[in-house]
Amino acid sequence: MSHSSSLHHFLRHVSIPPDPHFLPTAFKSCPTLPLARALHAAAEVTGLVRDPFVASSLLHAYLRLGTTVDARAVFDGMPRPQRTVVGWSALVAAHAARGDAGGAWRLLEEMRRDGGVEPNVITWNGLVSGLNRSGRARDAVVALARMHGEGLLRPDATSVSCALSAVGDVGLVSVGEQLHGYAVKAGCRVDACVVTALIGMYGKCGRAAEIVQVFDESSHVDVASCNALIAGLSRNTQVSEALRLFREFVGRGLELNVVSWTSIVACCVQNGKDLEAVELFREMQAQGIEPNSVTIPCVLPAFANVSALTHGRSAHSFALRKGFLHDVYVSSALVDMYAKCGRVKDARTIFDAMPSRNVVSWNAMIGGYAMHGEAVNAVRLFHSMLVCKQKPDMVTFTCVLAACTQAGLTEEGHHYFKEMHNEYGVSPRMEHYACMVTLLGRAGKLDEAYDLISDMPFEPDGCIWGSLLGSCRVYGNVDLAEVAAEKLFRLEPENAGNYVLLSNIYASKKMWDGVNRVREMMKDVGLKKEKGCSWIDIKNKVHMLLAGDDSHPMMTAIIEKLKQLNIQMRKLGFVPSTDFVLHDVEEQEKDDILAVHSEKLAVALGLISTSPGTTLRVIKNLRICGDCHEAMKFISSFEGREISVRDTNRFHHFRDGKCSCGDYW
DNA sequence: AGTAATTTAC
Repeated sequence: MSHSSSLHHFLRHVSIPPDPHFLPTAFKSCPTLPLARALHAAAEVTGLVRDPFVASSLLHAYLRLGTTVDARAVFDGMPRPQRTVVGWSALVAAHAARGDAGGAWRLLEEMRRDGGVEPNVITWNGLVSGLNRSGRARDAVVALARMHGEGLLRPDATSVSCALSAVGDVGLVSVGEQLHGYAVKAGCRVDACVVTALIGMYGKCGRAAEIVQVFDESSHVDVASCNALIAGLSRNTQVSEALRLFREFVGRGLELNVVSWTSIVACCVQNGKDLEAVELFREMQAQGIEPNSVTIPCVLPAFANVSALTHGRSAHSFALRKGFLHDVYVSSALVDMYAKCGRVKDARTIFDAMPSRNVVSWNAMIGGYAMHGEAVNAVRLFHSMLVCKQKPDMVTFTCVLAACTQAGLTEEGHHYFKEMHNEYGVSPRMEHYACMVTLLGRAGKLDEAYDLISDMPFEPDGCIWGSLLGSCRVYGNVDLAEVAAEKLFRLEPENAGNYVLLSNIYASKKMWDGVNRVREMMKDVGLKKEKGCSWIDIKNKVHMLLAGDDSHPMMTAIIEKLKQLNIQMRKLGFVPSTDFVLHDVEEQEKDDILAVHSEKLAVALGLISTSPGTTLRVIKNLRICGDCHEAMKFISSFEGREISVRDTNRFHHFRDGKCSCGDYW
């Protein structure tokens, strides 16, 4: 017999204390549904349920515990005069909050028709707010329109702010503007919540100018509106403006709270300023503001991006201490952080311990395996996901296909590509096609890859053609390479890599006129090349190294170490690959030590700053080149070090002169 | 009567 029914049994036969306040107090604080039902049974047996206070507190307890059915039964059991607008409003709000728009509307009709009770502002606001909170944004807007349209009640500041929030979520900026106008006319434009909601709405609708305008026109500055301003600017890529204003708020001595700090950290992370985010997170704590369960998933991607495993670990132990690991956001972000910091096993430990998982959690773990080339584990976990009745989404398939691509599982990849649409109704998007093109290209099936591109239901982007061009380089297919390159030169004329690739293909076939033609084209267009940049976490500090930049304080020692490494590598038979020198248009002077790629600088720094045998973890903003890849294999062997390099594509674990990618990436 | 605005992971 279960605990709850024995409790039920117990309470049926035990007298309730004679104190008339006992039951209402008990219902108010009642933590579980079984207990509420047991107390309810006792109230029925004793007849106390006829007391209006008892019935009403029971009604609210049931609604708070999420059962509208039990609540409705209690309400229907109440004598008609007791079924007031308060009870009706609570029922309407509860249905709305559960996303049951139809049920909420029916109740509204019923209270008028059968109950003879007219809804008031609170009833309507409960309806609008509940629909908004349950994600029924359009229904919330409809509710507000009906409230206004009936002409019996005027929407107040609460109605307007709820509706604005809903409008922002669905991007109905014209409705938002109408609400803005109404707020001015109705005199609630100055209400603090309305100000914040207006800023939020304009922020979500991409109206950066209006955000600032609403803020500037508001005479009263409170923390919530400042936070909304920061978040709005961040959403609209105005990072530096957000940072400037944040500093100004700090300077003005405004009482910024955890939400303010979380917002600015999130702003930096979402706009690629990871090191700034890490610094602000530190500063926040120095100011005595303790991170909450939202701050942690906001800052973790920054740690993951710069491979700050030490910071990630302390965030983990903090989350553990605070009991945040039950939060699916926190744990999913930890899974991702550990995977990106090279610790798939730790990621899996977190994943396995999660009390509940959603599609994002599964994707993070599957993606983690994919990143590490562990295709078998990725596919296995995908099947567990299906067994657990978790519906896969488009990200899931991106991860599964990427895993197949990394490991060269051509058949399996094909299978999942077909299955995603046929079995799971997920239409393939650009990234899925990109995986398939890479998968086919890697297997040498260049014509099949080209046919797939030709059959795509939308215009292929640069990644698709770039992938095909890369495979053409590997298999020496000049004809297809020319087709791909032509598309690429139109799609991304400033991308130097494409010219270099095509030129290399010509060179490998000794087609010198082709080489010259490409070289002429490169002169004509202004080329852009993303600066190579690597990060390495040494003794709890993240170091950033840029190719061709000697500003690191240890640069002299780094260069010395690199020279040493070069001598040793050549002794062991390492030949610098001229192929990959051509990859790099900036690298004109081969002997210039500063032209070394950033990952080599990072590894050299790691070697001289850590004790022998320590694993080095480097991450890089571009894909690792073949020359560096070869060099890493040599270094791992004669330095006796494990080196892991995470590039934009995947992890490379170098150990004993071998790489986990099996030299295909 | 007790309804409202700001921050979150793949």
